[in-house]
Amino acid sequence: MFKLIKQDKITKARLGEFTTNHGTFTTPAFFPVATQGALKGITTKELYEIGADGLLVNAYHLFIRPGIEVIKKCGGLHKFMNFDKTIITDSGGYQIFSLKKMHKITDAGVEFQSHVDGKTIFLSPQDVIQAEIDLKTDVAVPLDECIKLPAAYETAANALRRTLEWAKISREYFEKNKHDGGLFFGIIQGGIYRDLRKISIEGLIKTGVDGLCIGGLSVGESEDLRYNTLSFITDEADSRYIRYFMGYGKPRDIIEAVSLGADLFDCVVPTRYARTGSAFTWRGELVIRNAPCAGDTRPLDTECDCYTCKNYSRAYLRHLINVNEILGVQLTAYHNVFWYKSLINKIRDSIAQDRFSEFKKEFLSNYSAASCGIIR
RNA sequence: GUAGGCGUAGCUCAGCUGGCCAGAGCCCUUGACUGUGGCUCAAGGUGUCGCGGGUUCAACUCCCGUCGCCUACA
Repeated sequence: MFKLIKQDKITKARLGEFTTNHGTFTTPAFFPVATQGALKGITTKELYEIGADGLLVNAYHLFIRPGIEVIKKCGGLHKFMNFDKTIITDSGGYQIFSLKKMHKITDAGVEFQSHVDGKTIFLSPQDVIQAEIDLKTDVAVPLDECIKLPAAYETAANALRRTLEWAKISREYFEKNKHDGGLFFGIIQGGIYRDLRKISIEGLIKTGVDGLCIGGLSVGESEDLRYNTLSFITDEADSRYIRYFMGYGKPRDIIEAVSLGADLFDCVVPTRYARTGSAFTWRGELVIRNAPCAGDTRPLDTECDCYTCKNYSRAYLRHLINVNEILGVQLTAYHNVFWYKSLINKIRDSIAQDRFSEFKKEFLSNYSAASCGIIR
């Protein structure tokens, strides 16, 4: 459950606490994405070291492989993957969106081809919730319909209607069948249309949810529209609910969204960027595979205290990545996840100390996108 | 020694019977990646076409010579 601790006076940033079956964490918070039940390249031990508050796992992927039964037999997701902090399970709504060539969506649910073996599978909103209950997730996220932007009003309205309808069905089913202490979030849709977003929020709250997911953003719209929409949503949403901006974002994005009142984030970026050879630093994004790193003896980030930065040079990491050694991905992923946690810590501290605006300004002036070799 | 083949971008090669600015893949360089299919996508660079002659309006493409490498037979 969410507890609002402090509201920033200048921006809409806020400090809070959220409690689940697996502990309490402070917000703003960032959950790395462990789609298939593993944060790519990082062990649980390392996650504890970093101080990760939780993970986002994808029920759809686990449903396909290894199958929910296997995990149930192993005592639930936490035991299965040996992680005893908060786990949020995403439903697969986004996969329907991003793997769109192979699905058919109706009010009853989704029919799609497995991305693994091509088998036709049908999932109703109840099926998804049952899977999440079987996983013993801390927070269940229901099936939704995410559309790409720009979208016509009618298109956004239809997706919203279906998402809200599914939320109601899912919530009812969840209440009847849930495990002890399980929480349920609802997803706000509605594209960039304010009246639709409003209907979405009011509908979810009426349905009864433990938190609000902000969905359907960062799917093709401009930054201006994105933040206008986000700001409208956080104005409309009751401050007693945690606001979870799904699938977002890069460092600057998170700071901007925090200042507009978002509390929780998940994003693949720290681990995906590690796999494609980029590291986050207080000076910007360092593309490790770029030539200037070849003879660079400095750590990824000269101001970072992580294991990777304390022990390895850019030159070595570039070598590992260029010759495809998995260690390169592991060390870089560790750094990126650690760095994201540091960013979150700084955001929290600055809100607590009434200097979030200053921190934001300072961060943005130091953080430049791209330009590998120039990062000092 | 004889016969045949090959020599075109850093690498592996494509360029038919001569004719628009000599190409591809890889590598390399630089971008992009936001509820993750260990990727993918976009843009970019590189060549005295082994060397020297000749034929022709025109040669990477034909002819002669030369150098280097490979294979087969002796």
